[in-house]
Amino acid sequence: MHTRLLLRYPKPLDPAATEDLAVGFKALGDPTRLAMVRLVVAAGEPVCVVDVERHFDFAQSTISYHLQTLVDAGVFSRERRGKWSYYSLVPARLDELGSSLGALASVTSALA
Amino acid sequence: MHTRLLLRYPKPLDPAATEDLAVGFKALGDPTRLAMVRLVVAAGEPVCVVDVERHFDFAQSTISYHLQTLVDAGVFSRERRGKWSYYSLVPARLDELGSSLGALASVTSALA
DNA sequence: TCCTTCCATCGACGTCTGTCGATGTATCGC
DNA sequence: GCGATACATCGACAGACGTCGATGGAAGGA
Repeated sequence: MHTRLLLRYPKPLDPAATEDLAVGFKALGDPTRLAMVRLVVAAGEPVCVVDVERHFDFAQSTISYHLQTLVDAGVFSRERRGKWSYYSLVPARLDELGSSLGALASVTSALA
Repeated sequence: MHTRLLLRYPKPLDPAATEDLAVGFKALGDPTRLAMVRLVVAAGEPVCVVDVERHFDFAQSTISYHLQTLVDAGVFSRERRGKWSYYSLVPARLDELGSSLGALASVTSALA
């Protein structure tokens, strides 16, 4: 029969909160977008679409699509200045995602 | 004309390494799989498919599919014991993924 | 005013993903 | 050996995703 103590499974974590984290990870789950994040970090300042285009061999519409996806996921913010759209990292969002993983890892590590 | 100092974009991080991180994030980028990770963490011990099935309203084949995906991403490990397959978290993998985000966030935060 | 540049969005397309039921393969209990 | 249980895998299918070229709108320069 084999009953197990899975009753310890806690608050299944607010489905909305789970969904929010998943959206963030999904945005980072594409190599191109992950590289874009690294690009913006390395730039150390807001970056516009043309700058990004310079580093990737994709059509401009594809670049915009990925940037939009990152904004929707809360990883980037967009600020329009004149003709340009400047994209910046939202470090708090990366911290949130990263620390949520660290927390899960540490629980298991502590038990081992 | 507007030339920008994007030359500071470093080693574009080994495409293979980027791909590896992306695979990890993609695996976590699904609400169901993220909940499965939380389930295994909360269980505090290896968990078999039947246990997981108990918590999700999906066909057994779908459960297996998600677990397999997490194993492929290095987030879970599988150990066969008799009739059962036991899935465990690989905390080092979550640490790797989480700290890679923390590192990116801290770079930007330091600049701000 | 007109032309150019920057960018978002649209429509189309092939591919990947998540889901299912069905089937196959061990393993266990009897 | 036989039936039942635990699990992986297969085939199919709808929907989501990533990519493109084309279109459109807003801002700047001549």
